[in-house]
Amino acid sequence: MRASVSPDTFPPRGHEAKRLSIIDAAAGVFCREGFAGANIDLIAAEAGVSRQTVYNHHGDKEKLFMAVVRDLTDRCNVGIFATIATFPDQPGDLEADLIGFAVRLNQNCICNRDGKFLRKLIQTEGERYPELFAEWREQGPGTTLPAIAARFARLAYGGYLTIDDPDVAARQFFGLVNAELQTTFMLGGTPREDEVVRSATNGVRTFLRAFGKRPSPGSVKKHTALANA
Amino acid sequence: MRASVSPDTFPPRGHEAKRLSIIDAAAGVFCREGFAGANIDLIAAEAGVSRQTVYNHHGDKEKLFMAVVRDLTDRCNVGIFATIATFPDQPGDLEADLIGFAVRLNQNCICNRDGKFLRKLIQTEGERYPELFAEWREQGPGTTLPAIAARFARLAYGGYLTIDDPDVAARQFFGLVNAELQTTFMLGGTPREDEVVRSATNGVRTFLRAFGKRPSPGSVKKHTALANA
DNA sequence: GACGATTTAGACAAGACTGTCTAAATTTGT
DNA sequence: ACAAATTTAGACAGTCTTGTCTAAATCGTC
Repeated sequence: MRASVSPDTFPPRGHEAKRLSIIDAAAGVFCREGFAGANIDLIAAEAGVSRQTVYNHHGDKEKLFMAVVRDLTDRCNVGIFATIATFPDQPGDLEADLIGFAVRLNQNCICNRDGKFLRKLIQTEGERYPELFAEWREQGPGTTLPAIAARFARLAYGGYLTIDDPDVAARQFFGLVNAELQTTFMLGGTPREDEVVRSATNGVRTFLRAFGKRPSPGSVKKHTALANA
Repeated sequence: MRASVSPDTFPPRGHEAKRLSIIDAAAGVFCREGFAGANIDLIAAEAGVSRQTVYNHHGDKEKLFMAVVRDLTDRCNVGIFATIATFPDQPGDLEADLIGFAVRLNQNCICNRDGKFLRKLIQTEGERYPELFAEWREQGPGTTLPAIAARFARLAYGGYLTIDDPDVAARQFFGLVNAELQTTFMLGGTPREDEVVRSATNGVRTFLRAFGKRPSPGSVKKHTALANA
């Protein structure tokens, strides 16, 4: 929007840097204290900036909050799609590959600073800003889950998995892979790497017990066996 | 608990009723507005009580908050253990019985008013009151998950399931059964009953594909089969 | 009906916070 | 080095909130 032939003459250099620094500090304070408890003086101090500069950049506590959520959503989406691009489409060792994918997803998008902050802000203030979080819902789960479901469908089509509904399978994949991190997430903590790996390993094993091809290679029998057990 | 013979003359009747009414109103306001944003005048108004009465009963905004969390934790635990008692130890139709159990657990303990409020308060303020929420962690997941794990171990011992680690299985059961409710939970919403039933149905089906005995009926073989698959 | 305890309404002081304003200091591009 | 833009520190009014206090009203029980 700030177009110019010569480089951005208006906000030369430190301008954008300060904007980012304010956003980052605000994210931390909003998460720790909640919207109502967040203190603009504190945000300014943590950003290493005067209070007036905060107002110059974002005008308003509410506008600042919106900017924080939008920034976090964008950053997380970038990370998630970059990670989805590493989904094992033609797996060598399916179990190991899916575990690696799950660990990457958790470490790069969910357990990192941005992911943790965005999750907390959504949980905390989601009901207060319906449109803002409807936007997140569309660009977040509404986009990433179908993308992952498509990858699972591809694995099923390639004969690696037996899946009825790829969308359900994608959601269950997340549920399984994060099953052992729920309590930590609830309390706002960050799981250690070995906890992430263990949860992912157990989750993927169970996932493959449910959806993996049975050892017998030729048998392509469908899942009608347990229908009315 | 409330003895009738020469009833407690101290708080005759309306006293305890007002205490509860305050706790309930405070729970709602704390959830909506967060601790910092919660307004004691508003709590008093929603409780149908004067502000001074709130202070008479609970003394302090922070003490009031603690009382709310403790009350919610107790109530939820009662509900959870009552529901765990309905776990299908000797199932007729294992799939249907587990689905029923999962739906009961969700509707009576997680999606109801108390469960929703407690979850939100833990997410929102958990980091600010470590001891309080350590207490919740012990009495909540720390107690209920082993209890459910024990039930799954019993089903495995009875030959209904093939489970390596009952604790992992219990956590994965939760993850699967709630897999399709995560987004709704994130935003503080309450899923409709049919959504709960669908998520539970899909979750239990996948759970049984992973842990259910293979169709062969008479086989009571122990769980050594898939040990190192 | 009377008595003791509880509740109520309202006033109140003390403190905190937001958002604005101003003038000085600093940075940035030329 | 100069000029324009940006940043800073501090003061400021206005509002809101908490927690206390007091005197009147209400409730429950005998």
